[in-house]
Amino acid sequence: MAPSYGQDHIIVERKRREKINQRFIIELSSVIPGLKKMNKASILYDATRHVKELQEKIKELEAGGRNGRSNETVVVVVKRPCLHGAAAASDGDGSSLSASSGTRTPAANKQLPEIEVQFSDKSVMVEEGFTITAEDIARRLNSVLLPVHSSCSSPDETGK
Amino acid sequence: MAPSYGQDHIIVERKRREKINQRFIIELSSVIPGLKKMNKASILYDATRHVKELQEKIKELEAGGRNGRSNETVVVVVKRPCLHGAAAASDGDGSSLSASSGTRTPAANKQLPEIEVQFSDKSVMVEEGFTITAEDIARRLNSVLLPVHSSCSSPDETGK
DNA sequence: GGATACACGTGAGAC
DNA sequence: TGTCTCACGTGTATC
Repeated sequence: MAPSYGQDHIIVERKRREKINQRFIIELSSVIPGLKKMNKASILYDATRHVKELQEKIKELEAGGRNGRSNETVVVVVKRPCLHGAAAASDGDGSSLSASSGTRTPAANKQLPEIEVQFSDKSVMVEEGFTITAEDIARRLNSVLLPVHSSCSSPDETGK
Repeated sequence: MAPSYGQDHIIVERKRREKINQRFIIELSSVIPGLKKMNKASILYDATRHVKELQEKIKELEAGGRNGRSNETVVVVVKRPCLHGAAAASDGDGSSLSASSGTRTPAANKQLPEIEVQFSDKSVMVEEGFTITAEDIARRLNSVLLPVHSSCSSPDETGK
């Protein structure tokens, strides 16, 4: 009530409103795309909606990246050395299972057999009974550039 | 000014404030985790911050998911030890391109094929003589398992 | 007893 | 025209 205090109170309250509006309109609305209505209620509503959308999207992406592995099977193209000529043909049969959704290797796999690789947990499964543990790969990779040791499945001869 | 109008105005304004507060405290703050300060300014600030975080996280996930898998295909060249004994000789030729920094895998590769991987830019180039930065691979391996694109190199036939 | 945060009623601008 | 939205100053509660 006292004028001196009253003036102060007014100023303080004015600052407070200013701060809220600043964050309201400038900061919050700036991170929300497609905001048409600029009144406070709408901004809050859209902000809430947007946050929910983002959270869902993240869950999807995270789930997709981990669980969705089966969908995104990695295709491994196996180029068999040694068999000149005839071998290639025979090779084809075993590896033909290129079921993976993954991007294909461009040109290379034309005449090459493919091996389907699936990720299970931390290990990579390669076709017939081969398993490569990520650890194993990592261990080798960590040693600077590395030749990666992987098991190559051969139809007849099981690598491991 | 008229009392009748004034009353109405009061009611309307009251409703408006109610709606804003509803969305403010109940809706918006409910989707923001770890919200301690419950005053309006803080809620707005944290909301903005949270949205930014989510957006960044999504970008990371999307980038990782897309580039890591499609664009940045990792090619692994598998050198088959040309089947049994004699093969070794033939193998030599194929692997001769192991120009990459490649340390060879120690003992393991005795009967196992070797894979050489090389990273170029954001993509891994395989085949003969390619080099992979361990960093890149490690990064991917660390981020859960990622689809590795691998191809097996054949000696005579250069994959690419 | 000062500082902080809020709800209220009210006047005014925008469409 | 009324309807909507906002900013303002003020009273009040909580720490």
